[in-house]
Amino acid sequence: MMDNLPDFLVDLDPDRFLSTNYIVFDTETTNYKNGLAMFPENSLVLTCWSRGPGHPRGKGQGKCYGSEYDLAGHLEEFYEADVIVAHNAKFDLQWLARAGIDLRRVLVYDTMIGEYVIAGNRRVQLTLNATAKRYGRESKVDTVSTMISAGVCPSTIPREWLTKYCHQDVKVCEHIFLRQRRLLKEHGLLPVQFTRCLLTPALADIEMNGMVLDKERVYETYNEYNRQFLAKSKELDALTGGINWRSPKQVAEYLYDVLGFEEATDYRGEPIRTKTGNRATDSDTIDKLKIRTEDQRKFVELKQELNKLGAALSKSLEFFKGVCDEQDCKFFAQFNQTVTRTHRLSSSGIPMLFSEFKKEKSVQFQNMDRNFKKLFRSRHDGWLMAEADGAQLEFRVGGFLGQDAMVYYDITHDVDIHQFTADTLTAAGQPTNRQEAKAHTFKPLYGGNSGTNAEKEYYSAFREKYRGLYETQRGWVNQVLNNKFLQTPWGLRYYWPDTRMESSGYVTNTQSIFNYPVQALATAEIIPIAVVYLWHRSKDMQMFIVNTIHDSVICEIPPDEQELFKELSVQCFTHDVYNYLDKVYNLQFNFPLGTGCKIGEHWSEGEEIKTTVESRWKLQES
DNA sequence: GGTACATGCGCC
DNA sequence: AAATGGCGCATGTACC
Repeated sequence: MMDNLPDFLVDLDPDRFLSTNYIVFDTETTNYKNGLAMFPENSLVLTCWSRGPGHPRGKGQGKCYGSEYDLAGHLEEFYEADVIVAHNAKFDLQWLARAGIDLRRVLVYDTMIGEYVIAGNRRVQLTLNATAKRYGRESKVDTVSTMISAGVCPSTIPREWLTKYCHQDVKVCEHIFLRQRRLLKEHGLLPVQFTRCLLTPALADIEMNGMVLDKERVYETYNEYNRQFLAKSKELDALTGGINWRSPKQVAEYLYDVLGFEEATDYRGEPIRTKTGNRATDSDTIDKLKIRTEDQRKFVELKQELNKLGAALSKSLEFFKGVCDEQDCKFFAQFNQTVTRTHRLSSSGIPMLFSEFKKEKSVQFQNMDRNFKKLFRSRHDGWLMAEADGAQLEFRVGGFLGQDAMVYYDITHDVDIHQFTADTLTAAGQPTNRQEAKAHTFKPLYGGNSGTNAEKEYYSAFREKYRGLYETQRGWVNQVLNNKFLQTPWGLRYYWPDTRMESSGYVTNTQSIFNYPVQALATAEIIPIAVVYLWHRSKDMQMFIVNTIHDSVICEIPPDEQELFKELSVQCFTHDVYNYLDKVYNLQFNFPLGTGCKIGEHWSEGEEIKTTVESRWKLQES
């Protein structure tokens, strides 16, 4: 399996970014749906680049005015560079892919991601111009950029103007790159930048695949939901005389003024309100209301059902139906690498206009309703959907960061941690089964400590049991209190400049400080590493990745690659991660990592097979 | 007619 | 006074 890896994944060294053999480049494209390369309606208009002094062809500029087919003749020049550089590189990489480049062969450096890595969790403007300004380049407003933002298609802009504009952006990007990589090196951030940028070409490829729906299942589900929705709406109208159940204002008036509900209260007896002090009408709050009359019971029941049905229809099923009717069952989303405060990925759907609706609709890839995962299938008949995820990932990562012997024991002895939750809650006078208890198990890992008395007892038992973890998290809070930032063991810094201790002893931002490092090491470092290796190692297989959701990867695979897929996910989620963390971050991950694999005809179907692999480093029990 | 905010809810 | 993190999308409402 090693054969498939490029040099930069075998000899892992973030200092590769310091090479003088680089190419900085930028592309101009037609402007349908922002010029995205997954739409065949678009084409490449112009590509400009600048070679660094160490490039075999020598320092200098290049350009190709023409389509992706014209650019195909220039790809060797890109392969010859140690690093290819761009601002928001994923966009341009997808165009290189359409020109025929093998994205697995190039090492990428993205200056937009560089700014994000330096920023940590601080919000900064990441556009090329805003970034240029921070590096001492005043941006000038020129005609071409004005034309493009006004919606003029670059293919109709005079060739000389566009070329000058594009070369200018390349120059600016090169300037940023040279200064930025020094800064990253000085601050110990090259390893993080390396990880982020290794993921970029993988995401570029994954995004181009899109996901495919099962037409029959979509229609069937849509019709059933629609039928129920109409029936329940009618019932509710009859009951209320026709209030808009989607309007928080009208629902509040109906609940509290007409039906006479007492507002639900929190553990202090204060009414639960919205952020701006209005009476709450969300589903959780409604569940807390004390029902006294038949009208109240009926309304609550219908409202809760309509919430579910309405959201399912307007946020998923109407879109899915449109995709099946008008887009050949396939749709796309983008992965955003520079949005979240923790450095996780986020996802946005690409908006689609369907004939049945006036407004564009979109569905992102990371909050798909569980019930609808089974509506997804492979685009190839007879193929399967395969999913691999990181087993108990955040818990294990928390254990590692806290070097917590008890977490280690529980993992290695297969202790049922949710049962401990259920037992503790029950013993504290809140009888609970394992399933219900699950919701509480990891709340204290994220800094949660409020709830019923029994819940609070559980949280305190958790902190007592996993003392190493808790003490480490307290240590982070103290560091932030003193320094206003936290330096993680892998180099990334998070900033909380407004952190202070209140008279009660409570430190502001405690929850975020508890959470960020755990969430980040698990889902911003470890999973991306696994995705990168899975993407490279599957190069010569037929399978391909179609989605990744925080701790999981979703693929389409032919049936004869099932065994290989299982082996590969173990390799990528465990061995490759151990090795990468050691070589790139000098982190000897001395906790076991594992993976769960699920393969079926539809997404999320099939039996899960779990595998845990011991690390060659093991926590020394004291 | 369009934009910004508030609210609610889906996922990990 | 309150105190679990992170997102994106749809709808209603206020306002220009």
